[in-house]
Amino acid sequence: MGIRYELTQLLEGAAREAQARSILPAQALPEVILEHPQNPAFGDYACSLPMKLARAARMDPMSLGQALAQLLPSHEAVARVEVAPPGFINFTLAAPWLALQVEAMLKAGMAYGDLDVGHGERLQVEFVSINPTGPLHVGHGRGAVLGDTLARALGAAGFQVETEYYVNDGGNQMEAFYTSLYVRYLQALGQKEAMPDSGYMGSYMMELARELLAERGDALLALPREEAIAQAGRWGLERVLGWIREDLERLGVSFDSWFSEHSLYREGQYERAMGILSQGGFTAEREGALWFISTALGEDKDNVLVRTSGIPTYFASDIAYHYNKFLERGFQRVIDIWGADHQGHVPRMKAAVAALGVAPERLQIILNQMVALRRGEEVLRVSKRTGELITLGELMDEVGADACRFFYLARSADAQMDFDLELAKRQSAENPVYYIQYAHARIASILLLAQGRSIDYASGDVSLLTTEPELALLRKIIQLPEVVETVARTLEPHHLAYYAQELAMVFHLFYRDCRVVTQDVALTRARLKLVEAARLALAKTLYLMGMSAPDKM
RNA sequence: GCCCCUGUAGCUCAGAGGACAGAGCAGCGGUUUCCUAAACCGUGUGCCCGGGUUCGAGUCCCGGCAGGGGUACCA
Repeated sequence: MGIRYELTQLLEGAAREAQARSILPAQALPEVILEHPQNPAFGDYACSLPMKLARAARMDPMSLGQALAQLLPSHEAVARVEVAPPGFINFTLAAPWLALQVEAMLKAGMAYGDLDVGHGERLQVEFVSINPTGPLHVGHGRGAVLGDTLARALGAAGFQVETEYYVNDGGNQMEAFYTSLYVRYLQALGQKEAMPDSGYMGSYMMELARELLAERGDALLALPREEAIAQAGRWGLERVLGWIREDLERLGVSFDSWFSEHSLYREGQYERAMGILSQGGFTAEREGALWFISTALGEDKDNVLVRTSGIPTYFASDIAYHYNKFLERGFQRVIDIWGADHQGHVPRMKAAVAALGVAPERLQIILNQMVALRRGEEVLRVSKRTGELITLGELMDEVGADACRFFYLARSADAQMDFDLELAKRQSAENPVYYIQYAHARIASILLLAQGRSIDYASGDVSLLTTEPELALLRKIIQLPEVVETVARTLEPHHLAYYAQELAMVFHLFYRDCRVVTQDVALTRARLKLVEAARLALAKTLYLMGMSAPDKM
């Protein structure tokens, strides 16, 4: 579970013991938090608990720290516990214990870093879920990487994770897409037909129409307009979903399921969800439409469920969809990842979930801020309707899938992001992606050399690992479980990107200072074990980020 | 107008209320008889402004300013 967790438990125990001995007042303890001090002189972990307790205990933080430190049982991992002004308890890890961790890492293999904080809780991560009206663009890539990485990290943290893409195969947007395709098809046949105002103007629509023409000839002309649009639409939907699937695959993103909006109506989930809402008194008919009375749940305004036209809104579908997630499929927790342009939808969705009788905390919605695209000084518009767009596929052509993932991942979801294509290309030789992967390739190269010389290091004695560069590498490796825990707790996968850089850095420093394969057979074997552990940690981190771990570069 | 996100080094961004605020890129200068130089070393007057809470604020609260997004019987 990681040494930080163990030390946290010990400190909590000491604090409770202090309460039992009336050193501390018997009141709720603040959460015990261990952090990594910036200054290495303060050890590996620091805790500011004494300062937080000082007032209530009517003691000065230093003596309180001393008292707690004395109640702390000894632990093989801890070489030193120091109380430092103005009231920190600092822990320094023992070098022999650190060295010994190598054995545990090798034993765990790629499972190193896995935790059980999730206790097998079933949760769903739903992301991307864009209307299949066109290819994925650069903004969608961000949500894709965010969701996929989060799902991987939550899986590593011991949750039972299912990923899902919600296919909006109904609704106005799709109708506009179907009609647009049909009109382009007619135009391709030489007919003078105008695109609808709400039509999709991108040039890919014309390509689609030409493909449709090539496949079906003029067969659709013989059909009534509505039927022709429906047939063109079904065909176009499948084609576009195919594009989306291919791009995501290239990005290393796959889904456990693709869920059809349409099925909600086919299989009665829509009716059942609406039934619960009306039974709960959360619906009302007004002005010919059916409304969800969000104001009864503290919202600013009510929202339309069924238009006067009788067609349900996207919101109504989404309620049925979440009814399905929570009440039919029984997910204990659902994480939705949406673009920031959906933020207005968040409070009413939470209200709707509450109206369904589900605690709204079980729905967690992550908004990723917009990606603004630039090519140097030139700002590029990202709009499917007007056509001028940079697709995710083009981005991957330019910078590569690994670099895409890393760049997306290195920013927290709530920071707006400028993706400068020129910069991403220009940096591609000297960017952090290669820095990290190069560390992995260097290790692979060392292991290959050892293999070539038939060095069997299985019996290597890790207690020979005592120098600072070796220990620094170990200290960083043992942080991997902490990073997984952090990502799972905060739902912020960007911590992985920073950890990967730090891990690569300590390895490169180790590499500079410590030659692995030397005449000293015993030390060589020990260091080979260490290097193998470092490879595992790097490979696992790269895996969690969905990036490749090359043996050669 | 109201709501949400953001404002940290020249640029892109990290930063569990803690001890001296970090990294990458860009710039300048250096390192290779040795497991990959896609590496390493050196070089930095920076938390948007004003109040407040706290032993302690880049972090929390209030008020500004700036950028982005939302505010539909669109999704």
